[in-house]
Order: sequence, then C-alpha cells, then structure tokens
Amino acid sequence: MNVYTYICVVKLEQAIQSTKFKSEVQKAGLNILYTAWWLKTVISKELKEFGLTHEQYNVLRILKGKYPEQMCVRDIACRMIEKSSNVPRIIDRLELKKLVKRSTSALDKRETVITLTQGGISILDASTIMVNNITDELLAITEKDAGHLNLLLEKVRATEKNLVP
Amino acid sequence: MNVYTYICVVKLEQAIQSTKFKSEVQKAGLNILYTAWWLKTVISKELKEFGLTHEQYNVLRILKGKYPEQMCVRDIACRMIEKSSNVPRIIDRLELKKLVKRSTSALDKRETVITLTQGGISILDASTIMVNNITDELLAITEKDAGHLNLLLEKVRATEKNLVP
DNA sequence: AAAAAATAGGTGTATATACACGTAAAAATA
DNA sequence: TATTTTTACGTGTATATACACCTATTTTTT
Repeated sequence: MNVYTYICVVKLEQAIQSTKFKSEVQKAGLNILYTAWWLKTVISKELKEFGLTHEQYNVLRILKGKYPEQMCVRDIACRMIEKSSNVPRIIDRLELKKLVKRSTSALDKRETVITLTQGGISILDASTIMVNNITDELLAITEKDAGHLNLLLEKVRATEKNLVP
Repeated sequence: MNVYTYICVVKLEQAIQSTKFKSEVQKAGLNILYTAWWLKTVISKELKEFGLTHEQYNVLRILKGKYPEQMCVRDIACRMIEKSSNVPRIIDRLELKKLVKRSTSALDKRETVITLTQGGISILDASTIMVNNITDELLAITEKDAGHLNLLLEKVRATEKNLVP
C-alpha cells in the first residue's frame, strides 16, 4: 500500500484507518484536510511533467490573471490559496527557470515587480489546459453538487469566533 | 492585511481575490484547498501553545488510538491524513522532546516500534481537549450539514479515473 | 523639514513535504 | 539451503511552510 493506492481510496475511514469519529463535524474537519491532500497530490504529480510545483503554478496563474500588467510580490501573496506561502522564495525558483523577471518599481523603490516571460506564458498555457482537464476528470461531482459543496464550505468558515489576535 | 485577517474572511472570492471561476466544480477545487489551509492554520496556531506542530500532534493521536499497544512506523504512516508525511523524521522530533520512545521490534528487527511516554500522554491529553474544542467552535456547521458535507467530499473523491500508474 | 511609524520585500531557521536511494532483515523462490 | 525479492526504515536533497527579523523606502506625524 503506497501513496498511489491511497489516491484511489474513497472512504475516509479506509484512508486514515479510523472508524470512530466524535461527530460528523469532527469527521468533516478530517475529511476536508484529507481531500485537500488528495487533490493537491494528484495535481502536483501531473505538474511534474512541466517541472512545476503546485505553488509555482499558482504564482504563474496569478500573474497571468493580470497579464500584461505587472504585479508586485505583495499582490501575488494576497491571491495565494495558502496565505503563508513565502512568495519571494517561490519567485526565486521561477526566476532561475527564466519563467518570470524581477525588477524594481520606479514609482516605489520598495516594490519588486514581476513579469511573466514568454517562456513562462508558454509553460503556463500548456499546464493550465492540463490542470483544468485533470480537475474536471478528477472531481467526480455535478455542477449542482459542486454548488452545494461551495455553500457548505463557506458555511464551515463562517465562524463566530474572532481569531484575530 | 495579514494572515490573521484572512482567517476571518469567509468568501472564497475575497480570500483569493478572484471572481471568475470556470465552473462550480473548478471553484470547489480551490474552495477545498483554501478551507484546508484555513483549518490547518488555526489549529496549528493553537498547538504552538503545546510546542507541537499539526503533524506531530497527528502522530501522537494515532499512537494514542492503539495505546497501550506499540505501533511501528509503517502503521503510523498509513493512518496519517497526509500520506506523504515523512514519519521517521516527525518521530525524530517527538523523541527529542521525549514524548515517544523508539525501540527495535524483537519479532522483526526491521521494525521500529514507537511508544508514547508519560510526557507524551500528558501533552496529548491536554492538546486533544483544546483541539476538539477549537474544532467544534470553529466549524460553524450543524451535524446535519456536516453529514451532507462528508457525503459530498466522498463523492468528490469517487473518481472514475484510475490514477495508479 | 526632521523624526517616527509603517510598508515591501529579502533572508535565516526549524519543520514538513515529496521523492529517491541505501541498508538490513525477512520472505519467497529456486 | 542459497539466492533473489520484498519490506521496513533511515537519510539525503530540493522545495515549501511558518515565522521572526533586517534593511531600504515611503508615509505619517510632529
């Protein structure tokens, strides 16, 4: 039983070998974490073909969203799915592969502006088609169910508890 | 706008500053990834009080599930939520903090068996109460909705595509 | 205008992830 | 029984996460 085997396991109970959950709410917490791992793992495996990590792909996709406008590091960071991503370091790797270019903003010298290169655009276009196809094939769910799932996830995050310190 | 601010943002559109999703299915993919990040981040912040990372907590909890039986590294690994976790290394850190003990199995000398120490049990008991409380407070969802969410997540993972290479 | 505060982004460190590979032991096979 | 294969686990490496801190700017306040 290896990682690949798990990708085909559907039941949470089987995936984490646990049958006793305190409540459906507690189970939902684990289910969300496990499903995210599963999704990320499958997509990352496919992205390897393009020499990209999931996070590098994310940064490129964010840049494409504003293209041909440039974006500063901060703008990219606040669009990342995982907010604690260290964007300067991810950009280091993209720059090494010549997929983006860094330069200092003329208006505000504190800002570093990032531009997609032609190479970056090519790789992104090819990988986006693949990721979109994989996602559609992978997520075995109707549009209606997906809409419902989106509502429930938003409900999940609608906590009363104010966690800002 | 920092990480703490995001924890209180409910709408996915606002969280990742993106309004155009190709479909509800595509949006659901991002929603699952974002919700998992959000949940993991909040719980990790609380676990810092006990000097534990989310993954270290996970290993301790798995060990507790079989306690007072010992478990080998492999058994722990296949119960992890994130299957690609490097369990020997996580155990290194737990051992340094004297929360677990390693020894070689007498029956199969390849196996390393792991035992919770008294210290490990104490920390785990205290942190488990906290994590369960936080989860219940945090996940603003009824048992019925949670049940529905669990069904939908299972549906999501019920792909036809066989990804085992 | 000068001083203080805030902001942008780079960098250091510990931990984790993802994956490849090595070694010892056990199991399977010849 | 000897050889091969498999298994369990540790370890090395690149990347990412989480967080703290530093420096150069810009903005705000005095």
